[in-house]
Amino acid sequence: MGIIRMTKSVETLLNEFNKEAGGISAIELVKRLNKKLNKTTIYRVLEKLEDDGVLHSFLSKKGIRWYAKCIGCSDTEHIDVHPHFQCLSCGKMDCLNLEIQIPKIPHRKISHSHVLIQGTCHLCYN
Amino acid sequence: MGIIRMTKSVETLLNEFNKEAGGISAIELVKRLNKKLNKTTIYRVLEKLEDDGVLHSFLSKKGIRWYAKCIGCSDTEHIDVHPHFQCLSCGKMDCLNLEIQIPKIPHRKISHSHVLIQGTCHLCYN
DNA sequence: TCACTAACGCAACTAAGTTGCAAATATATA
DNA sequence: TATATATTTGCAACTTAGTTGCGTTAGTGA
Repeated sequence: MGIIRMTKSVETLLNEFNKEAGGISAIELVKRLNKKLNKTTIYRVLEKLEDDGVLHSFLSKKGIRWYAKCIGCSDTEHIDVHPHFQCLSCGKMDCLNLEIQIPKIPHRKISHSHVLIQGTCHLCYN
Repeated sequence: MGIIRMTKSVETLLNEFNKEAGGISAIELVKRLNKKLNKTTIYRVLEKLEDDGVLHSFLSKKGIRWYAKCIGCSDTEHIDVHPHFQCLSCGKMDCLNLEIQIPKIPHRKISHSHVLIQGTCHLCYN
């Protein structure tokens, strides 16, 4: 079940994602907003926004959770599937607008795939 | 720096990986071996075996760490790169012997890529 | 078999995220 | 506009996975 009330918390979090081009880690949000919002609230709102198809989450190589805006998803359908890129220089993660082909695998049924690419981002690269 | 001494701990852990076809999570090893080995030892030996190219680690969708045997790797070169498969029915993770093509991305340098595929494994599939 | 140093066990700690519950507040309805 | 009600929030306490420091134990080469 998704967002029902447009509260100050929801607004504050959505605002962070509108300011940012790439993803933001949950921890980073807790740090940034610790004067305004409780960490429990942050985790709970993020979860709801994900249920709603507003955000999607993904993990860094170290296993910490990042969130970014979804494009074209809803609470019934998550169509915005793409790889994520983690810069080994600045640490930021963002979404890549490209499709990775996953071949069929005999005797197995594929339902999801998650691709994390690591390297140097467009800002750190020269 | 890798394994220097062949201790009881190293032997015990390697033995677990010889019994198992797929991967084993660190947590699972701590549970299985809690009578024989301390969890600190387990985490430390796993890390060293990974440095040595004997094992490689990867994360489940929930961010917990799994290990599996490497094929053909050494402490200087990790050549055994492949996707991992997590069964949503039995929860097990294993290695897939196939190559996923990652396209070049303009203005970014790619150094590693990690692919996690979720679905139903060959044992649970019918 | 001795000395040296890697490896081990223990306890305490950390980081990230979760749970339960009472209080606050958004929203529909009267 | 006032009220009822269920959602949302904050707080504190907890959990889980993994890490650190340190004194003791035990492989290994000489």
